[in-house]
Amino acid sequence: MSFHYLLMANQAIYQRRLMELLSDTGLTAGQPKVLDYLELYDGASQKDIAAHCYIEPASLTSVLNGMEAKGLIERRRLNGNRRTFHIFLTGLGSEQAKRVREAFDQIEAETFDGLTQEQAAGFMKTMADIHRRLTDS
Amino acid sequence: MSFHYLLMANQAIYQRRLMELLSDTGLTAGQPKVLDYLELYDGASQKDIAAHCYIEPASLTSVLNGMEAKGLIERRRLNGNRRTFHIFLTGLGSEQAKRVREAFDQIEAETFDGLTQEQAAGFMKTMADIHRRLTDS
DNA sequence: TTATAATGATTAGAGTTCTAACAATTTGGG
DNA sequence: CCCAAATTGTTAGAACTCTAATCATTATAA
Repeated sequence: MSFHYLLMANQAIYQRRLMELLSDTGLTAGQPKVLDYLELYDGASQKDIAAHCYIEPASLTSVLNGMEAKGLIERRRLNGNRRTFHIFLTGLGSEQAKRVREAFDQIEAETFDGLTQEQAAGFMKTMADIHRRLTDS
Repeated sequence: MSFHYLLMANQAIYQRRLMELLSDTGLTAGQPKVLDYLELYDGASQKDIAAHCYIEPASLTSVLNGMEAKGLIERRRLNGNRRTFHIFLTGLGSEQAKRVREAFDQIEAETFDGLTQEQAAGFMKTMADIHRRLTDS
């Protein structure tokens, strides 16, 4: 099995399982990663969120519109800069972000179940190495 | 960095790089994996292709429509079974499939560049283990 | 043998994400 | 100071994928 196939397939399985675990929340496929990013970087600009979530800024606009309509986030202008929006989680958004994080943890556990501790740790380290090298160019 | 983030990010970077390498072919994002699958399993049914490429059968219909219109594949009925379509690569489709495979190999090389042989091999083995366990349930 | 269920594929329509063009704001050089 | 360029986000519209419903064919079983 090729690298390509394993990466694509494992990502697809992961995403399906994630939406299954979060089905009662009403979140759409693009929203969990934004919530998770905001839990760490509350107040981030849309540009930053888009870059770290690997979606286009134009796409993020519509994802955030949906999240704003559901009361998960607020857009605020800060410091007299009227070009940049800063995105903040609401109370409800924080709750949902915690649900997302629990789902992530659960799938990670399912994924690594059956692997040795060393195998799992080595795998994570290599994925991080790969990501670092692919991004710091 | 969480497992979720690394998987999502590496997959997104991979996909963008792939389409960059294949930009001159005119292939759309959903087509490379189908070409690659057919190179190994020429004559597969749409149901099989959809399952292995992790897309819905309804989505595959429109992907294949595009590929058929460009002359990359042919749909044929076999054995007097008039319900199942079997999909075959044309000559042009085979050429494109080879281009796809070359792009896969190139990205794999880029991805593993800077890793030791053992690290790369261990990584692939663990990804395969994970995939096996997540699918043979 | 015929009615019923299951299977493989398509269609219809909604929802997402993309690219390209645009609007508003900020920055920076002359 | 002022105008051109860069930055941030949105809009418009095309393309893609999904779910649900449907069509045609095949398998099952009374």
